[in-house]
Amino acid sequence: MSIKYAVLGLLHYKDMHGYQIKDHIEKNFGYMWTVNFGQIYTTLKSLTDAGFIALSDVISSDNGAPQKKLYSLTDEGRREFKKWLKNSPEKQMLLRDPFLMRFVFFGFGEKEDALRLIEDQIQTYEQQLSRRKGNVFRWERQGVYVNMIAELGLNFNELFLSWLYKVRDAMRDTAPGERTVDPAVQL
Amino acid sequence: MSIKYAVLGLLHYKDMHGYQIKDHIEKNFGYMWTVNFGQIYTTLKSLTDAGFIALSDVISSDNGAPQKKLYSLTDEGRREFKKWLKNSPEKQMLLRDPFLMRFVFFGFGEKEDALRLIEDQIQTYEQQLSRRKGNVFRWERQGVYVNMIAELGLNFNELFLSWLYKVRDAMRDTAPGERTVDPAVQL
DNA sequence: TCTACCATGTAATCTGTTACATGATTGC
DNA sequence: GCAATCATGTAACAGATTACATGGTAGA
Repeated sequence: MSIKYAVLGLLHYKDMHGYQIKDHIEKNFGYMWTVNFGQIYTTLKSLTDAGFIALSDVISSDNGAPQKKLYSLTDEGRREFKKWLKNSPEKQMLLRDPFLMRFVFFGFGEKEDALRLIEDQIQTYEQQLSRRKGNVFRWERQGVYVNMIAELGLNFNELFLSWLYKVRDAMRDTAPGERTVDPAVQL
Repeated sequence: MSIKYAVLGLLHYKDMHGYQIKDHIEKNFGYMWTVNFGQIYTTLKSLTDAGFIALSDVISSDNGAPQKKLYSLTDEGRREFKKWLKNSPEKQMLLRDPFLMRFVFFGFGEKEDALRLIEDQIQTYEQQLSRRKGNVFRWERQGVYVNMIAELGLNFNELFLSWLYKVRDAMRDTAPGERTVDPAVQL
């Protein structure tokens, strides 16, 4: 379970409640992990059962509104996290992308469809890039490591975009009927 | 299910058996998807049940060695794949990396541990890069799309490595006791 | 001889996702 | 008034991983 350590890590900064944790992961690490409520609340429960975190405060408002349940790290949780942090990562980087998955097989479909999907991707990543650039000031107030990783995200975004431009232009230049896949592929 | 379409896509090239499909995905798309036998054989079964693929041949050797069960695409499978191919991708790119996950939290651990993990990563990705460069000729015989994606993989590999070098050097330059994380982080 | 690789499959388990259920607050 | 966001939680399902079980072939 990876989200487990993300939660333990975040609680080093300050005590947080479930909604806040989800929000934070989404906004700051969204390109790495996706989280959903189902996962957050069950993880919070299992971490509590394991003794790694504990309910530190419950903030209730007078008018029946939902309570905020704040969790904090226990000493055991801090130890567990430290142990994990110095371990070598179990796996290599994995790039999961339903667009790229289609891309490899574009030769088996229509060129117009492929071009349309590429344009969509360009739009998406142009937006993301400008959003990220606008957030630079946010990152600057964070620690150096968080900062460095934000830079990597930005660089990667730029690399991917320029690759998309190149691919689009190369495809536009090929005549409509031209075969764009080698039928005698060696597998 | 994503692996489902990877299998349907690969069977466009030629009929293949389970082990072969796994091997191919691992070697060519390993940075995008991980597969394991459990998944391959159950996927093959469910695709057969759905009528998208069919057993086309069974190659058995005389001496009790395991048989190779070759599968081929059905017309329905081809239709299903075409439909999927022109659909917009459901999700955005996701970068899953247990190393980067640790990296964001390096400020809460020891600098020496962090440096060691970074060195390990550098080794790993230097090896991968030279392996990929050696494979360029392989890609060239493939279709243009497969070619383009191989280029993206190479570019990304280079970007990540130079980021790792930069990070390592920056960390070496900071004095041993120096705090490398802002304790008053804004979350 | 021993390791690595070829080859198929099942069962148990762990993770992750979607949908459901509930209700307050804030801004347009 | 309505949509978005804040807030917590459960149930069902889908997807992925690990371990187990079995046995042949090729090369160091």
